[in-house]
Amino acid sequence: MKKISLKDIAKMAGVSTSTVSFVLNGKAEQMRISKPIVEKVHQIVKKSGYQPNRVAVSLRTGKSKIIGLLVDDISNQFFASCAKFIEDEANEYGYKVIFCCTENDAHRARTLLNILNYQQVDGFIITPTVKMNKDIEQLVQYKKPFVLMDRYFPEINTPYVLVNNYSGIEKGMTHLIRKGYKRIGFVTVDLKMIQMDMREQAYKDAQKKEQPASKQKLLLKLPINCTDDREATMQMIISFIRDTELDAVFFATNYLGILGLESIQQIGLEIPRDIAVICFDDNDIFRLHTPAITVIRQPIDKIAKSSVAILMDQLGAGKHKVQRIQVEIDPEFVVRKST
Amino acid sequence: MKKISLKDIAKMAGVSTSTVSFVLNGKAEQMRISKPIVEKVHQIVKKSGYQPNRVAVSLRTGKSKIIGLLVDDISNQFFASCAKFIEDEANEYGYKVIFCCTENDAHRARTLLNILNYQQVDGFIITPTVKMNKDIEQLVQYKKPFVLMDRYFPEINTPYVLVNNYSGIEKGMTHLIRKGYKRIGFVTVDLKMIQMDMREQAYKDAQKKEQPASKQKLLLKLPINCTDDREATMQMIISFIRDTELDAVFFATNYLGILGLESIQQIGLEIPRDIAVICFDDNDIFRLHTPAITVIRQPIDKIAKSSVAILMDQLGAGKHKVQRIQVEIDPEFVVRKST
DNA sequence: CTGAAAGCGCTTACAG
DNA sequence: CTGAAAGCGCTTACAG
Repeated sequence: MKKISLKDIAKMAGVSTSTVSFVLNGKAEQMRISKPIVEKVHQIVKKSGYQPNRVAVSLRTGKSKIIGLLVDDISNQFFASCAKFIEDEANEYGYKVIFCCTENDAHRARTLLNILNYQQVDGFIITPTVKMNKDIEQLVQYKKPFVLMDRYFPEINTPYVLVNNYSGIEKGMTHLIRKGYKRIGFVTVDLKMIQMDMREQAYKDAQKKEQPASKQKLLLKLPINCTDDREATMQMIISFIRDTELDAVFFATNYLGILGLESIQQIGLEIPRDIAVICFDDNDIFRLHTPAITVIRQPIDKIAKSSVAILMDQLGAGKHKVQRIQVEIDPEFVVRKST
Repeated sequence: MKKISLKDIAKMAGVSTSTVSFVLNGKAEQMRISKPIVEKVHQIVKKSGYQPNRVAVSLRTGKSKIIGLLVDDISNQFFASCAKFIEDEANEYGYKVIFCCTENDAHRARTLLNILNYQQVDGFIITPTVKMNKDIEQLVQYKKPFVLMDRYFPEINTPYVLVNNYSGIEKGMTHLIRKGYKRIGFVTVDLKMIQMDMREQAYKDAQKKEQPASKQKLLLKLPINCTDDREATMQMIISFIRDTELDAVFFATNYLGILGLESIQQIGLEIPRDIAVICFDDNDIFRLHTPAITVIRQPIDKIAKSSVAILMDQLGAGKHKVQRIQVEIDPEFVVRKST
């Protein structure tokens, strides 16, 4: 597959390479290249199927038209969906996407960032891991275009896109309370990331408002490594539901929601009380189960598209001049099944 | 972030750029560069954090160290898992991964292939769509390195990696028959791709062997666009199970399995018979349900790693000299829950 | 043992 | 209106 070069086209058209380049880059008018020549060049390019070598263009212009996507784990449903929308949207702007999985490991994230940065990536969309502050600060310092997604560091002034976690939980709580539930538990994980803190705070505030006198803590905060031992975590959830005699449980993440449903199913026969579940994000599993379920779905498409838009704005490729804003997105409120 | 160049390093070390280049590319010995100089260069490189500009290297060498991954849809759990393992494995070889979603649309696939090919991608890992034969043939013709994954075209001689679909279904059928099921239905989709044909054939062969006299067709072949209307498809599955009075159902894909479980749950009260389900691939949902279930899990890690290995072999970057073989992988046989 | 030089395929001031 | 030339940052024959 001998590739055709700009030079070849120029030779075929009987003009210089600069002329061809100008025509191809839409600068024909600006450079006052004659109509006949422009047409001739276009015709030859079309017939030959010529496409400029992006690598050469990159080297010359310093722009690769590639963005780097750093997520925890692409095989996680949430990130997989994000990736799909991001790729789709980036394509619209003529960008390609290289992805990497950080495994929520700051050290690994740094290595990946470094490799991609020093190479050919124009900008980043990043789901930051815990302890990644230093690296994010460095990106800011070096003025590298990037946008944080789903999480952020309140102490660093960066562009980011996230859902309004607080209001999501708040709405969910209001919904549960209206349905008449009295003892609403909350299961979360001690991730020490701002988005989890917000969710927890929203739950606590709603609880306080509703049942100011309530003494018993109805909150289960699982250890950060709870994903390592599925069975053990399920046991903790089961004990929690039993011991606290809940009539509804609110799971703070998708993963916990799935574990929770399994747990609830396991003890379903013993505890006949009605149980409602609310989770961030959506999943096939939420369609299949006995207790009532309410799902707060994150609008992944919006998160992804907004992230791309913000990044493109920084790259100066934005179609509409988007402000470098901090986008807030309200979670949709989806009731899946009602009692 | 002013980047350091080879030239800068050369200046700092007081040698020529060629010397630095040779040292960095491990050709110091071959070029008989003196020990002290080698060390000095290494030291300066380390101290300055210099990394060669990959774009320039690409232009010069014609190798980008990027591979293109074409899948139907990255947000699909199967492909998302593949992507993760592929990225991980590619990293091991020093490659990065650009991914694209074909949406199972041959036209879109061609465009993507063309863009990536004409640009900077060294090779491809492709989950081919229907009607993609022409494009694959072209890749072969142009000697572009690539490997097909999960599917292939029997009429084109290409490297590929797939699971042994026939044997997977065969084993599943044997398992069901041993459990005592008599009327085993099979739900598949009319995708017109070889991997689906193999699964169907395996089912038919097993049926014939077991119940040669059986008259009634226990096979449901859903239209190719069945993913468009979830509800309608579920109705078809429900009718099928009712009308044929099955005591077990075999779902040919993960997606169908999920739909199937929901359908079965819907009619669970009316049909008290025990129902066994076998699906390719795994999913959270398979842990949550009433009927007995058997899961045949595709070893995604092996599929992904083998694909990368085969591609790397073609790219000449293989660590161990892997033959350009056609890898066959037996599906694992996982019994999840027993009656 | 080491350096000067060509060239990968483009873009873009600069000169006419 | 168009062309010759420099240069992006590397690698690698080639000359010494």
